[in-house]
Amino acid sequence: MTRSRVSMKDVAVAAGVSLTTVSDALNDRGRLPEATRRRVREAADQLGYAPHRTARSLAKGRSGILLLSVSLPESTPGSAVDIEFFVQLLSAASGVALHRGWALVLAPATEGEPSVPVDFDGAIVVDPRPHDPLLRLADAEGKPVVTVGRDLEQPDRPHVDNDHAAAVHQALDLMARAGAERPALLASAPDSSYVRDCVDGYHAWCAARGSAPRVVTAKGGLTQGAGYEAARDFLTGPDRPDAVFTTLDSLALGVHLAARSLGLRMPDDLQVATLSDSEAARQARPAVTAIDLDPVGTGRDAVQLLITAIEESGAPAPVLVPTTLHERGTTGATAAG
Amino acid sequence: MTRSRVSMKDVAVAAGVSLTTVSDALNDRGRLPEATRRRVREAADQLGYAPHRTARSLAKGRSGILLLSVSLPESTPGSAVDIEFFVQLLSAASGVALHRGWALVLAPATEGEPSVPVDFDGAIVVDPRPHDPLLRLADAEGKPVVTVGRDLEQPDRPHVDNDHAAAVHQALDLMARAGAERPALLASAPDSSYVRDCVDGYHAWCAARGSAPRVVTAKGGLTQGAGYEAARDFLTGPDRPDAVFTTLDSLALGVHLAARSLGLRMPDDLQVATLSDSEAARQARPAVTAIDLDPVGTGRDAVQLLITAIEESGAPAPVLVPTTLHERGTTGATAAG
DNA sequence: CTGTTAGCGCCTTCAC
DNA sequence: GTGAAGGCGCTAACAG
Repeated sequence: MTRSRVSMKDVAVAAGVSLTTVSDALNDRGRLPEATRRRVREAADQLGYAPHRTARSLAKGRSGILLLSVSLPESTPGSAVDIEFFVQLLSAASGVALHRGWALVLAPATEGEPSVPVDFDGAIVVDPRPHDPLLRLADAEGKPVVTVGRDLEQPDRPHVDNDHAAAVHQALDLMARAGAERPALLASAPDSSYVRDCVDGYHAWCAARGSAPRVVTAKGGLTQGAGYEAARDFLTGPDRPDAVFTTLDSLALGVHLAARSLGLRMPDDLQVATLSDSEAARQARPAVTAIDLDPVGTGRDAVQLLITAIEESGAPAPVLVPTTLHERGTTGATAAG
Repeated sequence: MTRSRVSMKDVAVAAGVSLTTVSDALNDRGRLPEATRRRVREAADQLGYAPHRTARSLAKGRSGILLLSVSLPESTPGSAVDIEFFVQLLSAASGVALHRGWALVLAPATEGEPSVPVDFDGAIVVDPRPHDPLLRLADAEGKPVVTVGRDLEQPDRPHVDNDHAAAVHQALDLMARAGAERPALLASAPDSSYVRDCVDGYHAWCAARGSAPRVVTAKGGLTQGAGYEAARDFLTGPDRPDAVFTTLDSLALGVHLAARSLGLRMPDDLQVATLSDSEAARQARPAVTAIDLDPVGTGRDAVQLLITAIEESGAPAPVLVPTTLHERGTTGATAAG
């Protein structure tokens, strides 16, 4: 059981060459004769040699580690609905990173100084919040960062984003075609770029149509409960909107619940559409019309961008990931199958 | 922008002491006079010194990295339902790890040799499958492993688990009290220890009660669709069961859907209970009775166990995480609130 | 083309 | 109590 690691030196001895030759042969460097290269490789294989990553990192000054900020609220059971976007992004990002030889380390968002116990070469921050600690840490260490959604304090930072304003337009157009005359917007606190984009897009759409905007900000977290409370409010007050666009699927599900509990029929009495598609949106009855933000593509692109930034040490151009609107029952589409 | 790292040497010079002294002072080693220690610390703080983790890793022979196997099926949209358990586990594990000074790296389950691009000190494998590649890799490198659920090929491996058999008993008892006379079991392929435990528990319960067991294995993945198909089958055939226990929430939701589409009322015509609680189970109408496996506690314990295994280099005793049965509409409970 | 020589930044015996 | 020296395993200049 006491199996000491096989080092390059062992391989060098076995192959009868020097350390440099082993290194060059194994890393396809230098212009070694094919015979030597093969001999070294065979020796390495036979001995079961595996490079010591940490030593390599130290020598190269690069850890091979990418940080991914996480803000999964493990303590907020109610908000489990909107984790789907993040999970898909996470899974995709991790896969691509590994495929390209990088490891993804999770850095849950904490208040105060984030003490990351590893050296990292760059970081991905999803929906950076104002004064994001991880962002500051990366900046302080001079490490490249890619954000998903724009950093409002530094909008020119490399990022991957959707064209949310256009997506909102598309959804509002759909609801208008289905008969909506005064669609409202239910948004969460505008501290993320995507929420601002939605609000801006909404206002632009209203202005272009000459309809009076009605923006409601949900209080109390991004939960279904928050959506429910807000919806009970504006669905029972004066000037009840005949359509609602929400910036998050959990909010839409809250509206959905409120509408049903109030006896409002969807889509006839109330249309609902939302940002960020999810299983829950698909499973609701009627199913909720939603905009797929392509979290998989987003995660993939974020990693690619970050690796580029690290390897070319420049600021790569932002990437815009296309969205897809899925028409469902809450805006009048009839279920297929 | 060209800010060179502050090294221990810089601190040593600034504090007017030697490297050893700096190292000892910063790591609370040796018996230095408090004054010296403070002086060194102040110098370090002032210079903004941060240890180079990679160098430390190389010197200590420990990377500070824990691997967590992921089998999130990013390409299987339908199975997004049962990710909730894993996400909670992941989030909790990552938090605890960081808190204790370890980093968690995601290792998505791949076919073939998993090439992990970093050195790691140990691994957590959730629901290991037969011949799990990551398990083999860790074994080959002599790295400690903790599994969530038992490794069927090596059941004495350190692990964190629930007492699934007991949980199944509890659920079956509940359904029997509510009038069920021939509860069936809908299970996925028995290649995980938890599925086997459920099947065994089910058979034991049936034997004790003298009722005929009826086990159905869902085909085609752990999706809602698979549950639906299986349910359509046994709900329309002869000897329709009056209750079903499923080993996964997505299967239960499939049964739920099938029951509704067949006009069966829950709980009167069919009771449903399942393993693994989820938001979807809570949101269904009627809500699905489910067993909460405490993924957060499980993730936390798995990390703790693994760290223990690494630091004490022994095999820690298995941990059993308590479960909680949540009675809901599908077994007759009336909604509260 | 190959081998020798310094580090990468830190930890850790060992003398002083 | 403190400082000097060697080493962790690999990479990258530089010679030869």
